Amino acid sequence: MARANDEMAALLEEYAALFAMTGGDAFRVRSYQKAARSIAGHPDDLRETDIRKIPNVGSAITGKVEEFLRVGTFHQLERLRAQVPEGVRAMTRIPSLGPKKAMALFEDLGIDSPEALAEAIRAGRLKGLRGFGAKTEANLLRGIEQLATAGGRVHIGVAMALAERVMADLPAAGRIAYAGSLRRMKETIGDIDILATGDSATLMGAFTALPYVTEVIASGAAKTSVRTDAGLQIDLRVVPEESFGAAMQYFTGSQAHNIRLREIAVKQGRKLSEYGLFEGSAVIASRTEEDVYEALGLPWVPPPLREDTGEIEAALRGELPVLVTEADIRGDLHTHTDLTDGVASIEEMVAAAAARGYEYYAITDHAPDLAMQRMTLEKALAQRELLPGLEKRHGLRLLHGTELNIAPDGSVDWPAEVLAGFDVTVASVHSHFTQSREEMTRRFIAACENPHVHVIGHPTTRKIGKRQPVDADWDEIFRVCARTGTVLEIDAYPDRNDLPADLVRRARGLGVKFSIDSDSHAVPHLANLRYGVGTAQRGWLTPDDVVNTWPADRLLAYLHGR
DNA sequence: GCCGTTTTCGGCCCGACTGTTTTCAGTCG
Repeated sequence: MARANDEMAALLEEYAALFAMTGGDAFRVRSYQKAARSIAGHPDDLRETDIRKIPNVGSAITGKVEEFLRVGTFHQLERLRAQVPEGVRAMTRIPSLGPKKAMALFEDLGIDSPEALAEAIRAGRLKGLRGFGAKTEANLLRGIEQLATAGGRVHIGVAMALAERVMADLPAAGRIAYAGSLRRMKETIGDIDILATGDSATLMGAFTALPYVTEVIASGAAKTSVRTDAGLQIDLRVVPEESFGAAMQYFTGSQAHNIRLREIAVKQGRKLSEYGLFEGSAVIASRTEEDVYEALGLPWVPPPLREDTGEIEAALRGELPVLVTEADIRGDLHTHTDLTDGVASIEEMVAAAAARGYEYYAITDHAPDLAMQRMTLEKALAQRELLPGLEKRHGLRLLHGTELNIAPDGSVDWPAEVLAGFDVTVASVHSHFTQSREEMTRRFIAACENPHVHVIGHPTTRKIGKRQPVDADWDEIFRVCARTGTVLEIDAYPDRNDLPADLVRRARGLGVKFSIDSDSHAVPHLANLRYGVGTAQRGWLTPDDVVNTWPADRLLAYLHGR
């Protein structure tokens, strides 16, 4: 059965939004949001835990959870759902239109969807409505159009490339860095935050003049927001050199993490803002992030952990994990060549891997069951013959592997005696994505129990923005992985980022090991590994959790000793 | 609604920018 936590958290988030729209107390809104985060991040299923022990869940929300566990919803939510049409909530996704204005439009004019709002503006029906002038109307129309076309978030690969391009294109004066969800390595990014020091007029002028900037949304001396031709919003903030650390801390977020830090500051009789930690008007810390955290009594918290899902408590106890880094990775366990669907030769791929400093590198071309790849045992064995020569020329250890196809019944290509000849096998789902939850779960478990399957590749098979993850009982699969020693892959290709970070953290809690692989089909793809490392960090993984940080001998002994 | 080394009641993070405003509300992050 699916974990009840995520569904309950989503209902509480929805309730918080509806509660705010209907004029509910802002502090209670925050309580619902905090409880939603606590429940989503709680390791145990709601059905099997003492609900009252979950932080930020008191007696009232416990009642809502219990009702949800009985009937799948709670009556307070249903009452508000009946009061606020779905389309009115959708209106709050229009930039600059929040709960107050959306409800005013609904109550005064009966406008109940973004489309109805656009019609009303064009028909002049908003004239005279308090708070809606000509500029607001124009902004709303543009926002509605953009909502319909751009659709919001992009995967981290797109956002990182744009952020690095902007930073390179701005006049280099002082410091410049990206913050926000990009620095936290979230898998999708809604907008890009860039911080810089130096002359504001010069920086802002150059920023708004960038050739790919199509619209200036807001501009002041401290902050300028633009939209690019790709539809992505970028905020540039010019901050004083002496408060760069406090600004980085603040603009990296997450908002929930920052609120916790500010609460700690308030308890110390201080005030934390993007300009520093203050005691009265005296600055206690501001120059570096480390200074700010230290002054609050905390070790520096790595950005991927800053989600208020337990990192503050871990930091206070001195128990923050020592996260895996890209430098810890000794080799890549999932890569392709032009023998199947890659575009580079084995020689080019191995040379690039050696240039990255890898100690070992696995070539894992597709196996025969993906018929369009035209793979045969003869081709695979011929490829294996090339490895000793390549090892000598490039000075790294090569592992001969294959990416197997997990059939609907959980079986894979090739009989056991052939599979036994590979150093490493990655088994992945490539088709039949719509099997029932029970069938899909059985399919993965069968693959995990195959002693010749070492790694499960891109486990959920999702493609961000294109394909939903398959439906399976992941906790059950994770337990089987832990029991059989089957490794779960974090596929670093940025439109996959699969396993996702929340599942990584759950699997780690159940004792699973991981590999972080690029799934490269070309030389530049090898560099995507950093996105997989980011996802691993968001899942709280240490080097010991990640098998491809291990020396080759330990890795191979583990894979073949299962 | 939640929470507690000043509190079981009275607090609950902070600032920038916009637009419609003669001093501020709403939105955003």
